[in-house]
Amino acid sequence: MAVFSRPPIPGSPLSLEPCLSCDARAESVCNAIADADLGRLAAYAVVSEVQPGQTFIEEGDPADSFFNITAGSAKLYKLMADGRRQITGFAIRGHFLGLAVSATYAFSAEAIEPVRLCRFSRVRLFRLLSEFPALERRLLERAATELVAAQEQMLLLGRKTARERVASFLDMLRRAGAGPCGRTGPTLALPMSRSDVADYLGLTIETVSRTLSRLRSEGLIEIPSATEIVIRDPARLAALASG
Amino acid sequence: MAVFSRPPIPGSPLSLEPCLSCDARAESVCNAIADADLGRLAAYAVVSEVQPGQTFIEEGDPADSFFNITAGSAKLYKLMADGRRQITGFAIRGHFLGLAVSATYAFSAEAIEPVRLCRFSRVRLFRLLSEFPALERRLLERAATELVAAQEQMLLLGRKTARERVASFLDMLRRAGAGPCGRTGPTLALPMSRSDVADYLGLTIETVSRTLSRLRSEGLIEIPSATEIVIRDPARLAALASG
DNA sequence: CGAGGGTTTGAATTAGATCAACTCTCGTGG
DNA sequence: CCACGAGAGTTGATCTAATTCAAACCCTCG
Repeated sequence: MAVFSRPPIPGSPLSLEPCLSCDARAESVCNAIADADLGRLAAYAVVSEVQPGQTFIEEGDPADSFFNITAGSAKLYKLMADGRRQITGFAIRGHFLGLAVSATYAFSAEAIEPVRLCRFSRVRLFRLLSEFPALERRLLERAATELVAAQEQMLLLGRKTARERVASFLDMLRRAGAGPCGRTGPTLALPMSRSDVADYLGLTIETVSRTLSRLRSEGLIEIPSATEIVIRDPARLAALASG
Repeated sequence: MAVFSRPPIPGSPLSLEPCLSCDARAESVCNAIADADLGRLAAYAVVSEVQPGQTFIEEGDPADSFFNITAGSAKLYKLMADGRRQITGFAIRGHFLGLAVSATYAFSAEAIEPVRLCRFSRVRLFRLLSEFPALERRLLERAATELVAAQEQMLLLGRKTARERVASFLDMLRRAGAGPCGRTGPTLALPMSRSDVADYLGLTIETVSRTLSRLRSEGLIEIPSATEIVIRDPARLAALASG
C-alpha cells in the first residue's frame, strides 16, 4: 500500500498540516479534536491510498488496525464458503472502519473508487481515545448511527420486495447526496457495479437490472448510463421505498 | 410501568445494594464501574419491570431514555406501514438498548418473558459516561459487538436459504447457552413464538415450522414441545448454518 | 475492428409464500 | 372430570416473485 504524501504548506508546521487541511475532517470523527491537538492525531496516523479492486481489510485477519476513510469509496462485505457474498455497507469519506472487539475483522473491505485512508494501530487508537474523550464520544455516536442503518438494512433484506429494495437504495443514495463529482441534484453517480448493488440488496444482478428498467419505463428514473441514474420523481420513489 | 423494588440487605447501604447484588452485573456494561462507585450508578437508574407483550420502546418516540436489561428477554423490531415486521434482535440480561443519536428511537422493544430493566435518562447517562470513561469504553465495545452481529444477520437475511437460516438461529441459541432456566446443555428454550422466529429470519411461520420438522426428520434435532428444541448433532447443525 | 467485461432482456425453473385445513395445547366453566 | 373453545403450531396444495439459465447487447480499450 503506497504511503500518501502531500507537499507541506510553506510556513505551516508539517506535523499539523495533513489533518488541519484534511478534506474529510468535517465529516469524520477527527473533528472532535481541536486544531491545537491535531499534531498528536497526525503523529499517530499513517496515510495511504488503495486502488479500486484492492482489498484493505480481510475478514478473519488479525484486527490490529483501524481506518478512517478520507476520500473515495469502498464496499464492506462478508463471504460464505461457496462464494455467496453480502455487502453490508458502503464506506465513503468520514467513515470509520475496523472497530472490532474480537481479535479478527468480521468483514472485508475493498476499494471501489481510489480510497485515501488514515490507518491507526489498535494500541495507538486506544491511547488517543483515552487522551481525547471527545473522540471516543464521537466514535460511540458513529457506532450508534451505523447500528441504526444496519437495522434499517435488516428490514430491507428480511421484508422488502425487490422493487422496494431498489427504490430504498436509490432513495438512500439521493439522501446521501451521491451526485457525480460530489455535487447534489437529481443525478446520482453509482460508483459500484450491478453485482455490488445486487449483493447489497440481497438480489441477483438480473433482478436489479430488470427492476431498474421497470422503474425507468414507469417514468420514476432515467438511466443515461450504467453508472448514472436520474431521479425523476423523488417523492414517488421514497413512497415506494417504504412500502 | 411498575417500579421494581427489593428489600434492602440489612447493614448494607441502601443506595449501593441494588447494583452490587445485581444478577446482571457480570454481563452488563455496569461492570466497568468499581464497587465503591456503584452508589452513583444506582442513584441514576430507575428500575422497573415489563410484562410479556408490553412494549417499552416505541419506534419514532422521543429517545430520552436508555435501558439496561437485567432479567428476562425482549424482542427488538421495526414495522412497515402495512404491518410487515422485521425483528432485528433479541435482548437478554446484560443488553443495553436505546443508544440513539437521533432524537427518536429507530426500533420498538417488547418483552417476551417478564423483563427487569434499569432506565437512565439521556442527560444522566451522558453525565455518567463523562464521569466514568471505563463505562463509555464498555459501551463502545458493546456497540461494536452489536454491529458485528448485525452484519452476520445481514448475511443471513440477504444470502442464506431457509434451511441455513433456521440452522443459524438454532446454532446461535446453542452458542448463547439458551437452555431452559438458564442451564446449558443440548436442550434449548425458545421463549419466542414461531411468528417471532419467522420475523427474525425473514421467513413465514409456515416455512419455519416446515424447516424445523424437516431437521427433526433428519435426526438433527428433537422437538419435545413447541418451546423446546434438543440439538442432537451440533456439528452438522453448525455446518449447515454456514452453508 | 474485434475481444471481453459488464449489463440488459427473455424463458424456464424453483424456493418460499400464500391459502386452507387440520392438530395440539391449555385454560375455562359446566 | 371432561367438554369446549381459542390460539398457536403443523401439514398440505397451489401460486408467484425472484432465481437460474441462456442469449443478446452494449461500451471500452487494445
